[in-house]
Amino acid sequence: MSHSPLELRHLRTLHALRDSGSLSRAAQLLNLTQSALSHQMKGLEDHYGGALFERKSSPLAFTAAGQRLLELADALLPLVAHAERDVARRVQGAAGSLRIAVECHTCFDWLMPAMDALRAAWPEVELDIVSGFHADPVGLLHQDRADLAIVSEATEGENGVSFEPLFAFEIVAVLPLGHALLARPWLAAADFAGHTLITYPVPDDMLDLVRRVLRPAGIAPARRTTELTVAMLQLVASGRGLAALPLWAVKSYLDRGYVASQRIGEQGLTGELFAAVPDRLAGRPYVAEFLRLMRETSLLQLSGVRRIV
Amino acid sequence: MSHSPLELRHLRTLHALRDSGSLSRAAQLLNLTQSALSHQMKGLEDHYGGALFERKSSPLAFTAAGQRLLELADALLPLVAHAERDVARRVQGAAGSLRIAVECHTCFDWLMPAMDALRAAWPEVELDIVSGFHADPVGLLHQDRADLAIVSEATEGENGVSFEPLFAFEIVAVLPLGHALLARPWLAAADFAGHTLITYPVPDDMLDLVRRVLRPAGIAPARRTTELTVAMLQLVASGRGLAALPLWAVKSYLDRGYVASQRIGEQGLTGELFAAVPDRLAGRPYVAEFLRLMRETSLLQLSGVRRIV
DNA sequence: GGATTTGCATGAACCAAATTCATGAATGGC
DNA sequence: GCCATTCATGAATTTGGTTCATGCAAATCC
Repeated sequence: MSHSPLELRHLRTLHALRDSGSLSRAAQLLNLTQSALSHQMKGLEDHYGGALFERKSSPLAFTAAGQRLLELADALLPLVAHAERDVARRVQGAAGSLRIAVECHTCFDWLMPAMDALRAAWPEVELDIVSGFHADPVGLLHQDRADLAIVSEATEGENGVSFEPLFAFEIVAVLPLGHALLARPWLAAADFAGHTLITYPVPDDMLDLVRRVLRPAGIAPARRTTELTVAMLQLVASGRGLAALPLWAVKSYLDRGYVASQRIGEQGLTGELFAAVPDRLAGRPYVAEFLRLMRETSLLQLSGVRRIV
Repeated sequence: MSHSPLELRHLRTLHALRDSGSLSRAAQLLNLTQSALSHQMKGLEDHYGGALFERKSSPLAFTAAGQRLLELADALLPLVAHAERDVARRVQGAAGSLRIAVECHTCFDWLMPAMDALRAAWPEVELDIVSGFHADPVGLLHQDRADLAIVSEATEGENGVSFEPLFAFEIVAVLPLGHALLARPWLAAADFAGHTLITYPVPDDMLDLVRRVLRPAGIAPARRTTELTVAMLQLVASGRGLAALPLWAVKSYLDRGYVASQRIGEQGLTGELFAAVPDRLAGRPYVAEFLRLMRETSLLQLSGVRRIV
């Protein structure tokens, strides 16, 4: 097998492994496959000639050797993060700035914690949200009016912009309790006909339900818009219409029995989010760190969120 | 270019870079090519978007950013070394042992310092030299009577043993001052005919001069053997014959004008040393560390020693 | 008690990164 | 000027890390 010496990569994996308690979840944190981590850890284990953790328990338990390496990770990774900050400061003189363009209303739920975490780690990076919603967030990157855009589709081949996968999640239909459609195993496009669809006030292109389900089926239900998620749910609960929202955004309302949810399509409707980054910024340490933080906070804090495959 | 994040490999390179003062010497310390290090550092530099050191000066000077990374290396590498020791101890329970078989008399000059350094870093590893000289040191590995053998030829394809290159050096002919052969630009095999050859008391196979120069030419000069290098040089100085020794082993005597030296063959005769390691031990941290130490002490302390290409 | 789901391992295929190879340009000594 | 040394560079190559496609084992569900 591989006889590679210890690298920081291994320590980052061990760290994620403890945070998440399982190989597959750790893989999502690191934006790798479970297989990759299995191989990687096996490589490290037969580099040292012994096991680093027990896989038979959940959350998995580290051996003495594994714990020692975790100690090392705990000691090293903060030093590395700190040094990278210092290096960046010395190389580029002044602080960098990171203007973020967001097209998705619900994103603030996880974006704010991620931004807070970045502020803590990189105080000198000036963080901003480009105010207002824009039809073409990627365009803002080209005009140098933003440095990073959160988008729901990776339009590959864009000239100077690359798309970094953030996470995937299920979009569910939200219905009032006891609604007739809840009897179905799942909802087809046709089931939305005749109901009012409650959405955020954004172009159709930005609504996954419209773009990927209703429009292909030629269905255009009545619409009603509002800015706030709570307001949407209130309208649904009072029987004024249906909504389609990320599962994690409505999870707490579902648990409290305020509204009900239903799968869209036989396999469910999966939404995805990407960060669009101009090449001039790609790989900048604080940008890489922010990508990591966005993945981490969303995967750890939102329910039913998974890695984009 | 490559946008790989910082890894320990980079820190090890920076460390070697400071120790040696130049890319090419650092490459030898790490057993890599100069080109590899040039690419590696370029990669790191455009990861951070700025230079890490000035290449125009000797020894090369680090920029502020480079110095900060060196600080990081200084903080991290000892922690890593220490942790690896602990892990090895926890994994294999008791201490490891390292029994070294040596076929070359002069090797003790650099082997002892390397062993001392390993003892300092891995106190619990039991270090031994397998006493006496053996016709087939690699055989000792198979019989599990030794864990590592220093040999002058890498006989690839050996079943369970791999050969790690240590270093290369020039073997020169040693002659009394004012000897007639010193007038030649270099010595051919025929020039040894009619002279007594003074060697260590070992089989012909282990003498590079015999194996690679004299025997192919069908020349078998008279022989006289002795155990000690000084004794050999004394015999040479007093006109009893010629010897062939590593340049670094006789360098101090040459500098003091005690004997003279002459190149063997038009291109000189290059000797090489390898460490033969059984697969069961390959990659063990303390073995890897010992390989590193042997390369380091020899390259830094012996003159005219270079990496095996 | 099947049946389904979840988590990990494994080997092959694939792909990217790291290294080497071959070479050229620049520098410093003699 | 010429030789030796050092580093950079681009292409070829090797290495090894990741993914893909599976299988298996253990837990969870009707």
